[in-house]
Amino acid sequence: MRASQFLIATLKETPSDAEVISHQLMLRSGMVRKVASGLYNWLPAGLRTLRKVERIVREEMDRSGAQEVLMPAIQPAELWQESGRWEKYGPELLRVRDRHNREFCVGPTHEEVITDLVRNEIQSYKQLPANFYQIQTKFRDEVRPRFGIMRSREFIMKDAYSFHSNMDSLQQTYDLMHKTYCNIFDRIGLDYRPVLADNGSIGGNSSHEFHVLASSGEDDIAFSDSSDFAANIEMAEAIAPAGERAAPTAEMTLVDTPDAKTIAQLVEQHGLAIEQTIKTLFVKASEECEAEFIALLVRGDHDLNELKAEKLAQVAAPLEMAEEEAIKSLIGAGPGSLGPVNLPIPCIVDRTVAQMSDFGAGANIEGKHYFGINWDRDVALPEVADIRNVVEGDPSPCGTGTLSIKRGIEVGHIFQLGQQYAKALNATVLDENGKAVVMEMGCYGIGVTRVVASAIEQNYDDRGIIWPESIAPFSIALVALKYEKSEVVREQADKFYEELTSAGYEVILDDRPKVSPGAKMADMELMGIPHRVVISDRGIEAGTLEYKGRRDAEKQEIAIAELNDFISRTVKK
RNA sequence: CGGGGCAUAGCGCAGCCUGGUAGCGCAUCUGCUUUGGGAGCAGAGGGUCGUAGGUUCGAAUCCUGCUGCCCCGACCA
Repeated sequence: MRASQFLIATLKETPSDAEVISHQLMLRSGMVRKVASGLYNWLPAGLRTLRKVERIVREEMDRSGAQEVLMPAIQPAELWQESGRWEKYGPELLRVRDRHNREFCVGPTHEEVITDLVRNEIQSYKQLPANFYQIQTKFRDEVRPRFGIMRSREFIMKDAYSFHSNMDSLQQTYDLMHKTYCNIFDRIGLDYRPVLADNGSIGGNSSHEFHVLASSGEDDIAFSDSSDFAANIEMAEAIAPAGERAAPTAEMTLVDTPDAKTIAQLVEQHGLAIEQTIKTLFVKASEECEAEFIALLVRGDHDLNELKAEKLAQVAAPLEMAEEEAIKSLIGAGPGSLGPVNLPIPCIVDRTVAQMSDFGAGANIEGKHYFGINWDRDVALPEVADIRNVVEGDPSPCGTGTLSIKRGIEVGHIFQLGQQYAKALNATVLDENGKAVVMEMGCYGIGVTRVVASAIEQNYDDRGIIWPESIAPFSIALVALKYEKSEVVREQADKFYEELTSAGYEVILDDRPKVSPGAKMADMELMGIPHRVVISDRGIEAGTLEYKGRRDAEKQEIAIAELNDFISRTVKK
C-alpha cells in the first residue's frame, strides 16, 4: 500500500474525551473515529488490524473443528419470548419494530437463534457433538459506554455454541475451547490468563474468563504467587485464617462514638486498629428467613462479596441493601452504629470475623459502639460463611502460595450452559435408544474489537502504538524521504516495495509528497508499524538503508544489497 | 439510575463574569523556499457559537426548557 493512496488520519493532539491509552492512541493513530456514544467507524488502518484478529480467531476455531455460520443481527422477539429472556434481559436489549409492527431485537448474543437452528436441523445423537461459531456485530445498549471500543455498544464478537448429547461430550469440547482460546491469545501475542469465573444465573459446572492483564482493566483477578491458580475476585475463596481464635483479653465496654459514622472515622477517632473492627451490613433476607433482613458481618477493612452473599440460602437474590430508614425503624439506630451484640435479626459472619477477639462494633444504639467484644463470652457466634472479597496477601485457596491481585480486561469467556436454552426451546435429539433427550450446550465468546484495544493497553510507548507483529496493520514501513523529488530514492523505494510485496510482506510505502521526514517517521511510529526502513539520498550514496524495529533503541545501517536477506531473517510474514 | 461538568471552524481551546456583529494554535487550500525527527514565509477558505424559547434597541455572552457528550458513583454503614 502506498501511503499517498491510503487514509492516514493521524492527530497530533489527543482528543479531550479519551480517557484510556488505547482509546487515545486509536483516535490519534487514525484507527477509529467515534460516530455516537458507543458507536465507532473503523478506518482503513484499524480495520486491517481488526481483520487480522478475526483471521487468527477463525483459523484456530476452524482448526478445533468448529463450523462457521452467520446469523442475523436482528432477531425476532418470539425466540426471546420462548427462552424467557425477552422479559428478563432489561434495557440493554435494544428492541425495535418493523413496518408490520412486529417486535425484534438487535442481538446482544445468539443462544436463541442458534438453538432454534440446531433444533430444526439436528435430529440424531450421531450428528453430535457439533460446534457452530460466527464472527458478527453485536449490540448491547450499555448503561455507560466508555473507554472507546473497550466498552462500546456495538462491537464485534466471535461467539460459538456447542451441542452435545451428554455432559462428558460437553466437557470435552469445553476443554478443547479452553485450549483453542489459549492458542488464539498466544498467537496474537497477548499477556493473558484464563481465570475461574462465575457462571452467573445460568448454572453449569465450569466457567473461565480470559483476561488480558492491564492496569486499565475493569476486573480484579486474584493470582497465586506459586501456582497456576487464577480467579476472578468474585470467585476466589477467602479461606479461614489458620489457628485458633485468641482468648479474650479485654472487657466489653460501651463507648460513646457520636461522630463515628464510618469505619474510617471510628478508627481515626478512637485509636482502634481497622483489623479490630467489624462492619455490619443489612441486606434483604430470602423467604427462608423469618426476618425481613439479615445482617452480614465482615472485618472493617474487608469488602462484602456480593456474589458469595447472594448464594447464601438466607439472602435474597439479587442482593439488596437495606434502606437507611428501614434500619432505623427496625433497630432504632442508624447504619453507622450496627453490630452483632443485641441484634434482633439473624446474622451471618465472615470466616475472618469468626476468628476475631476483642473487636469493636456498633452497639445498635445510635452513636454508641462496643469495644472489646468477644464471641461466645459476649455474644453467641452466629453462622459462619465466606462472604468477603479476597485481598492481597490472603492464602491462595488452591493451598499453595499467597494471592496477589491484578487488573484484567475480559477478552474471552467460555462456559457450560447445560440444558437451559435447549430445554426452553425444546431442542432434543434421539439417543441410542430412540428416546428424545434435551441437548447439552456450551458457549464460547471472544470480544474481537476489545482484543484490539487490549493489545494496545499492553503495547505502547510515548510515541504511540506498538502492535504485536501478528496484528499490525502493516508489518514494514518503507519511509522514502523526498520521494517526489529524488529520482534515486524513488527508484530504490519502488523496487523494494515491489520486491517485498511480492515476497508476501505487508508493506506501507510512505511516498507522501511534501511531508517532512520527521512527520513520516512520527506517523509510522504512532501507527505502531513493527519494522521501519528509511530510504534516503544520503543512505543510497553510502550504499545503505536504515532499519529500526519499533521497540529498538538504536537504528542500524543495512547494505542495500542485503536488505532482502535482512528482512527475511528479521520480519515474520 | 444518582451526582458533577461540558457543548464556539475537522481537532485542541480562548471569548461569556461586565451584552455591542467571533478569535488563537494545529489541520486544510494556493504560491515560493525547505527535506534525516511532527519545516518557514506570504496569502486564502471554513463557524445557523448544540437546539427551542425568553429578556433586550442589540445575545456566543443573561434566564428557562430540551438534546447530545464526558467524568464520578451506583454494597463498603
